[in-house]
Amino acid sequence: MAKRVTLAEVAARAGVSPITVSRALRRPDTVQAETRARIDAAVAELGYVPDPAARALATGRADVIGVLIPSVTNAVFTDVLSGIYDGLADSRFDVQYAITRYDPGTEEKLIGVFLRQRPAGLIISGIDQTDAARRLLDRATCPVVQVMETGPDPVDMMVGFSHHDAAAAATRHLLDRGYRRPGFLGARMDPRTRRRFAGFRAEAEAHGVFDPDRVETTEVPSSVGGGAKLLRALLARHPETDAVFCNNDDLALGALFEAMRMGIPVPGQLGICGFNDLEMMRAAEPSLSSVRTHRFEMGARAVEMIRARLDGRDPGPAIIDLEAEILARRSTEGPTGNRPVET
Amino acid sequence: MAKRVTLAEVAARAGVSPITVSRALRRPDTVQAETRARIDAAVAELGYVPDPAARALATGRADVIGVLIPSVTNAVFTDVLSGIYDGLADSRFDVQYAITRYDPGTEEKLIGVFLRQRPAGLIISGIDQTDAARRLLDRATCPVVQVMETGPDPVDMMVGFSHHDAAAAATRHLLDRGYRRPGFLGARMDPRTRRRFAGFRAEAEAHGVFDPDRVETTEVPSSVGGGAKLLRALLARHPETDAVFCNNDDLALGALFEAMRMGIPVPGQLGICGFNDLEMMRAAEPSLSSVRTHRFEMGARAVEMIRARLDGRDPGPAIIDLEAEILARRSTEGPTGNRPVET
DNA sequence: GGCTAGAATGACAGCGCTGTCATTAGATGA
DNA sequence: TCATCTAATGACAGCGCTGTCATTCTAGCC
Repeated sequence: MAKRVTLAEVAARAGVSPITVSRALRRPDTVQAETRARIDAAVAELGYVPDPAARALATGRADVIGVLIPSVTNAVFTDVLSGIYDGLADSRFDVQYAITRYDPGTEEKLIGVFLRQRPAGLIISGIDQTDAARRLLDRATCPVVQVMETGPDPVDMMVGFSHHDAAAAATRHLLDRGYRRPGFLGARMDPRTRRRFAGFRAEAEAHGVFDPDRVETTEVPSSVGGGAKLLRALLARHPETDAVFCNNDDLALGALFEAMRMGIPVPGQLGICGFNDLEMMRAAEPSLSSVRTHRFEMGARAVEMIRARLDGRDPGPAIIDLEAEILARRSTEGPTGNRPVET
Repeated sequence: MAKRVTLAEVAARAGVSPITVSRALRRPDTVQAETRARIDAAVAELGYVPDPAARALATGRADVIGVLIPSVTNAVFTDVLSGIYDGLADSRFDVQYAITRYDPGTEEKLIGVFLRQRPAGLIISGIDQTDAARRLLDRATCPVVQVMETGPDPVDMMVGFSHHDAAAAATRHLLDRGYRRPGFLGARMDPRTRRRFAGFRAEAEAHGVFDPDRVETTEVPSSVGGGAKLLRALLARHPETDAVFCNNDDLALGALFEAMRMGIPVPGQLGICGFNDLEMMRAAEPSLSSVRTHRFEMGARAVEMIRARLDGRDPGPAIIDLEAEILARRSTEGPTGNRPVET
């Protein structure tokens, strides 16, 4: 293995003291140009790379942004991660992530672990932390950003959207298009999902078309196959259902396939709307309506807020609502075959 | 923020020296039961958690497994990650991952960065490292596992499969089912993809049915929409094409949707086979054939090999081939409507 | 009872870096 | 020309932990 090159060796080669090398690396403007040039040369020749552990120990903080997400296998979170990663490119920060598996207890534990590493910042998903976790976060000395959702009481900063309102808007869209007997398909009924359901319910009730029995859910994680199953179960009980709002796109895709299998025309006899607007939605046949959430941007903005704060710049408003948008496509054109919608 | 609790404070409270606390934590059997009990109590009361940076500095190594993957937004790699994560649960190791963006230069740089942190182990994707990266890895003192692919010349250990052979097997499956004018759809033509193409080509040539013009590829990353486009382009030139082997499942799904749009019956007029066997393949209508790769298991096995080596146990063979399997579903039932296949 | 082996514990130094001063060299002005 | 100030550099100590060796204590033995 490449033998370790220390600051001291670089210093010896450049004919200066270690501390000057350290400064030249961290605040080049405080070192004379000529000295700096010699140091840079020595660094290059020796292939010096600072030891992050030593640095963390000496400074009492780590150049690490901690990220807590529920799952890596859910495209929703990897898009956020991708935004975070992008926002951190060319910065001195590393990302350190951990998976909570949708378990608040695990999340609480991991928050503790992270905070003791004195991270430069922390990004966590959602607003459903335990009380203990909340207390930990409140006492944190680093910037904390909650992503994916907005709520009334941020720990520190927030970039997200209202799941309730987004679901309500999607439901309104179905009703606008003329559907009158909408159902709800949901999997992994975590708090976020429940708030989406609440949005669906509120909107449907406001229009007098909510039927609690036209709701089909499962605790199992969502999947395309699961969406097919849920639709089949719902239609078995309520064949009159004329539209489904699916808690996410996998379920919607599964519902579409199941409708095909059952010979049910979409959107004529059944409207389908998903949530998240994964890439496939637009490419499907018929193209599937969905709710676009700005996942990549949430990650990027979260990082930007943290960096602004660390640099002493103005991080902007504490709560950023990147409102979700309805993307109306063919799958919700309406029971009577309304005018086509652009995709 | 929870104020930092040091070893010394725990030691003071337990009435022992810091060194004893350190030992009690790392090798409990070397400390008397009674002393250990006092120390454990003090740790619990104070909520002590060791500082990983200090430990890394003092020991000269970090309890970190470095993971290099091309992308987080590709389900293929997140499944591997998931396996890694699982294999590391309840161990003292942390995962530290970095994204290469399919760029060998970036990968090389990141390998350097990782190795200087003296990680406990390193997991990298594929076998296409640069020469410089290869040299770095050869000199590494920690276990190194290449995942996702097997090849003749492992850096250290390997868990993967042959993309060439898997693609050849898929092609053979198409031919077995009676398709005679197979085409190839590919996106992001990285080395892995090229080897799959080579497998397709070799098999098709062996049967005298390879037509270099029935190959439609793009440098753009794959997507469902991209699959639709590729199929459309291919069929525009070669409407006689009776089957497509798609470089991955997204393309296959897109091809299926495009076939629907074009009114082409699948599998009767066009057979479609994907690669990776994402969950949706089985749920599609018609269900889509694919090549199942054991991604989760590759991650888990890689971790297991590293842990075995670190613990002085036998890590088993240096190269593990988790052979891919053809999952024959309805989308490749054959042009004449052969007997149904179980899904 | 005195001696020794081994178990349990502790003292000391240092991992590589940086914060906080102190020091030096050069520039400025009366 | 000399005092004064500023920019550039350096000395020192210490971050929290662990490796190495030294020390203490206990039990076992002749």
